[in-house]
Amino acid sequence: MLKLSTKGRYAARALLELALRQSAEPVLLREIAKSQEMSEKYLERIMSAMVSAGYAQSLTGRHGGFILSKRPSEITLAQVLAAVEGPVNPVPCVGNPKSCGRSSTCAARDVWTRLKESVTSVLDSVTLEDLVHMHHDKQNAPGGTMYYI
Amino acid sequence: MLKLSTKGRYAARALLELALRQSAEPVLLREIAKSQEMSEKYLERIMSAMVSAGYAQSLTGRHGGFILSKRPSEITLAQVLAAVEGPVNPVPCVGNPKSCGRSSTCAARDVWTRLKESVTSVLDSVTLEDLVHMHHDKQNAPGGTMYYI
DNA sequence: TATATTTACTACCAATATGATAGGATTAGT
DNA sequence: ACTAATCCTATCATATTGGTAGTAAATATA
Repeated sequence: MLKLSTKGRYAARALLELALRQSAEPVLLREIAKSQEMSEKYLERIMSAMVSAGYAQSLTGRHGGFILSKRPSEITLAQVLAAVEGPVNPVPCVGNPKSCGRSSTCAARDVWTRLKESVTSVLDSVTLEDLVHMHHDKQNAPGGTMYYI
Repeated sequence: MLKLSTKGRYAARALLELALRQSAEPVLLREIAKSQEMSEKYLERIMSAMVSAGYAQSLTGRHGGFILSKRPSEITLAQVLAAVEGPVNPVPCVGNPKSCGRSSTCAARDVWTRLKESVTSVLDSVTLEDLVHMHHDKQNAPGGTMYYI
């Protein structure tokens, strides 16, 4: 239950890839796809969403590719995921009380609200910069549990 | 993103209904469906899952219906949801590291793990008894924000 | 025992979301 | 002009979701 689609996962990993190579040349779609083991065509659509949302910039033509359009510390995981999967909404009535006539008296709804807040606080708290740090830590000390708490 | 299906929502509300009427006669499927505004046939399948999972008991024939098979304080929301929607797993690799060859070095995976833990802690902490209390509070003081924190 | 009431079980169906793929149009460096 | 890239639109197979239909089995009551 409460699954994230591959779209969100791929978007997160693709932008992490860009963040890792931040200072260098634009990164080819093909390279991101290869390094992250995704279909090029599928990733193309995801990157297009990243560009529209303002987190990545595309350079067409020769020596083109993608770069981040903000600093990694300024892009949160919540933003990236929302760009391809929409806002966090475990149930419709949390974002839109009118979607269910029972909203005002429904005890379950209060729990769904708490759930949303809990999820949001986790995703809001992680930036691409954090992911980069976590990645480097993992390279140096694979199996380290520092971030598992 | 991270949506709960109606199956989970309906299951939660149906069991809350049983918890609210706990001391009385078995509750008819028809009555739960009517009171909670769900399709009878759809709810039938959900209740069947509740019986299989051991949270409700069914009585067939005349004066039949459904009752809780445990005390409301012994049934958590996490359990009810898991019975119809499976375990909390935002991404496959959190429950099963082998589902992705990158698991051991993937920074994103650490975040998905945190996300799962966060969700689980919310859902594990709410029992049907809590929902009953919340329901009564809402009846007495509609609009109260006590549980929103 | 006959009957009415109620859940149990099996199969089916329509709509939507998901995870892709194909192919041409457009942009820009050389 | 040529070539290496992204951009855009359409298409498609599969799975999930939400729901329906019909029959079988169980049981209280007359």
